[in-house]
Amino acid sequence: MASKIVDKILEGATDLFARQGYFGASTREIALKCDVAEPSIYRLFLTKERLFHDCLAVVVERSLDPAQFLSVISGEAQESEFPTLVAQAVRRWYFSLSARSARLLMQAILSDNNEWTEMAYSRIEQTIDVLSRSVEKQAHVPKAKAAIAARTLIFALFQFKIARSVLGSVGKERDAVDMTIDQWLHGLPQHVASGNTRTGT
Amino acid sequence: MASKIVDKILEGATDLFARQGYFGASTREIALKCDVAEPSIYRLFLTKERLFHDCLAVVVERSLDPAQFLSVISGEAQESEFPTLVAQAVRRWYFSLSARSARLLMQAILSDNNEWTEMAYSRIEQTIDVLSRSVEKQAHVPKAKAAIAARTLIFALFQFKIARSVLGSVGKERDAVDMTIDQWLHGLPQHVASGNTRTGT
Amino acid sequence: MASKIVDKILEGATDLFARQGYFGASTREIALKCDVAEPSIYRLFLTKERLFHDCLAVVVERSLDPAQFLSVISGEAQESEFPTLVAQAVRRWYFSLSARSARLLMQAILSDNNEWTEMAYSRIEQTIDVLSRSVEKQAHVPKAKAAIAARTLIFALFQFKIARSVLGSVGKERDAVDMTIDQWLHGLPQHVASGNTRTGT
Amino acid sequence: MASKIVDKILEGATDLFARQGYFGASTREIALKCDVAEPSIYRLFLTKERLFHDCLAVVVERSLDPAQFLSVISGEAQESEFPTLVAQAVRRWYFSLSARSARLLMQAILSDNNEWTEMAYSRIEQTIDVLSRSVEKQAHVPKAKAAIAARTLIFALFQFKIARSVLGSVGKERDAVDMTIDQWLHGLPQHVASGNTRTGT
DNA sequence: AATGAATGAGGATTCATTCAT
DNA sequence: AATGAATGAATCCTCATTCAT
Repeated sequence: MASKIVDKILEGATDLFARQGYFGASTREIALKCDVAEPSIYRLFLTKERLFHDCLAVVVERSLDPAQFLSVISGEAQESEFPTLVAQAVRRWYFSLSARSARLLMQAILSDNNEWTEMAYSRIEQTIDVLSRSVEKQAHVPKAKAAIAARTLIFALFQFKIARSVLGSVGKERDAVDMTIDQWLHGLPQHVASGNTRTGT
Repeated sequence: MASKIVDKILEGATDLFARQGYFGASTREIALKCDVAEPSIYRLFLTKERLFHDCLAVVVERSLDPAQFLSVISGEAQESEFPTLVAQAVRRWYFSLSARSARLLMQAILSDNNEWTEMAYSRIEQTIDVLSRSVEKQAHVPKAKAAIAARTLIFALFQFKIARSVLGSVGKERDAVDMTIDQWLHGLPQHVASGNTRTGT
Repeated sequence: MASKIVDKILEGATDLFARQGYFGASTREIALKCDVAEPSIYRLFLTKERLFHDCLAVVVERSLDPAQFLSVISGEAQESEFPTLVAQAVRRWYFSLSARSARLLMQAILSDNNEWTEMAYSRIEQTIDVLSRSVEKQAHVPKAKAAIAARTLIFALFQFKIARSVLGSVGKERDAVDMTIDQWLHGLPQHVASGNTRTGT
Repeated sequence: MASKIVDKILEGATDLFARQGYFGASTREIALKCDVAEPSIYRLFLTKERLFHDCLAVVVERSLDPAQFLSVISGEAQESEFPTLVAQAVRRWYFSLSARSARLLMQAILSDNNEWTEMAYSRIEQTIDVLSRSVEKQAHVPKAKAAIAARTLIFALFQFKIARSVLGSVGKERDAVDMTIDQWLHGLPQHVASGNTRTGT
């Protein structure tokens, strides 16, 4: 029960940090938004910096999970062709990332705080790694090329998510993502056939 | 001569805003870094907001110029094949963007200020547009696919630049970019031959 | 208990505002004088403007009360002749106004802030109104003349209070006021007999 | 010719000081209003304080001139009865005082600066003195009573001017002043007959 | 004589944080 | 466990004033 308030604060703080950045969001504002007294924040998180850290940790933990990505892309749950699996894995990866989380990650990346920058990046890099390895093995692409290809796709989609989060646009996101993946598959050095990669969420 | 101090301030402010964001950089800090008295900033820029705006404007104007991109990609300066031209244009586009500028653009994008977000984005979108149109015409790719492809490349490279700027890493940037472009060309729907696209700057 | 500090601040701020005006008194100075930290002022009053407003409100409420003036002048408490009652009411009105309050009222009147000007004036005008009506009815003076007469007395005494507050003079204030009232009574159009109007406070 | 700019500054500064007080009017604002560079103010007046002083001096010199008051009230220009002369003198005194000047005088009176307070007051007191003496001699009123009576009239009218200047009201000012004077005459201890005191400006 | 450029000191206000209850 | 009260330090910005031309 004690964690009820912790969660409330993490929730509200993440919102504000995501939108306004670390310095743009004041503890007063956070407390107000969370309907909590300011000292409660300090009792539970000790410092504004630690609060940001914890928000970031939660976001990192809950989104972009490389383990799940690996599990999907390696076909653990079903038997499918490589392109289908890749498409599924990437789609999941992408849609597991809320606009808010994307912004917070980007705020962390841009922050002057190395720890935060690395927390955010390493998560993304892990996924790039998994994707890269998978491409290397399943599509018989040389390691270096696979790495480049993986980074291109993941970086493009991440930036795309940010753009959408910031511009507040809606609509054809799903299609755009699918098309991006398809085309990327198509461009893989070994000309992996794309086909219809769509298979449920 | 009068603009000497203006430039000094723009310079220092851009540095700090890029690294620490709008709220993270104080006018006091900026003044100190620029070796200028704080009121001078206000005499010349009236407001911290306008100072940021002006820094952003300078960065936008000096980097990622879509006009130059168009000029290069449309082969105005030389006769070359499409892949070569694209590669050249994209490379120039990419390397015209300093790490600092990339960070400032991203800070603007993440800011809660719509004008700034749009200043930064519209510049990038223009380049995506130019690239998209070129791909459509020169590579005979359907409009929709060309748009997706263009955005993928530009977004991926922009994010890549940010990553490098933030992580402070050096080395193989040039190769990585070239490889990314090559592979992207290779993946264009109509299988545009890639060949060796490297040609000077 | 909570209002202890509020009162302390109102007290000190009124002092400073009265003496130095709204712009002449800095919040820092006020905080120092009140032995309070500056942010406490902002927690309790939100704004320097609101602090002034509240100081003024307290002063207005505590001095120059037209209701009490009416009660005295209409002889509610005792049976006396009109001149005696008037003299008593005016005297009380006058002496209920501390030097400090007079200055604050005048500062408010001179301020460029309409709300403040009107807060201060309306209070005085109400008393003029009450006095005017009383003169009209009890001394059988035409309405227009009564109004003029009432305003003359009240304005003269108000200005007199200011003069004393500003010059820091002491002595014969009581006599001067009594003589002023007597003479004013004597000059009422209908030659109301003055007699000895002195009766207690 | 050199005094052209001096006058321009005195003019504009008086306006601003009158309306906003010494601390409420900034030298920047004054310079702007006067269409002059700020350093010009300092070259010509050395200090903001001295500028205020000079504005006040000009206002004092040009308004409420006790010498002229004396000249009128002693019938130097014409042969008339005492009430008529008094009425004329007081009217002139009153209408020689612009709203702006009244405000500036009051600002000076309220300022924490003794010199200014006295500059403003002494001028008014001189007039009170002249009026008092005249009443004493012409209306055979005891000195003490004459002094009180004189102060009452002058203070009432001064406060009345301030009120009008501050409230921005227009209309029946002339009548109100005439009525005030008439009634005051009527109330003089020795029952000086009032008659029609109106005689030109 | 006149001013644009420049600034140290201070303005109101908000910050992250602690204390007392 | 939870918070209202309180504050030193810092925020952006403006002030009166000076300097260089």
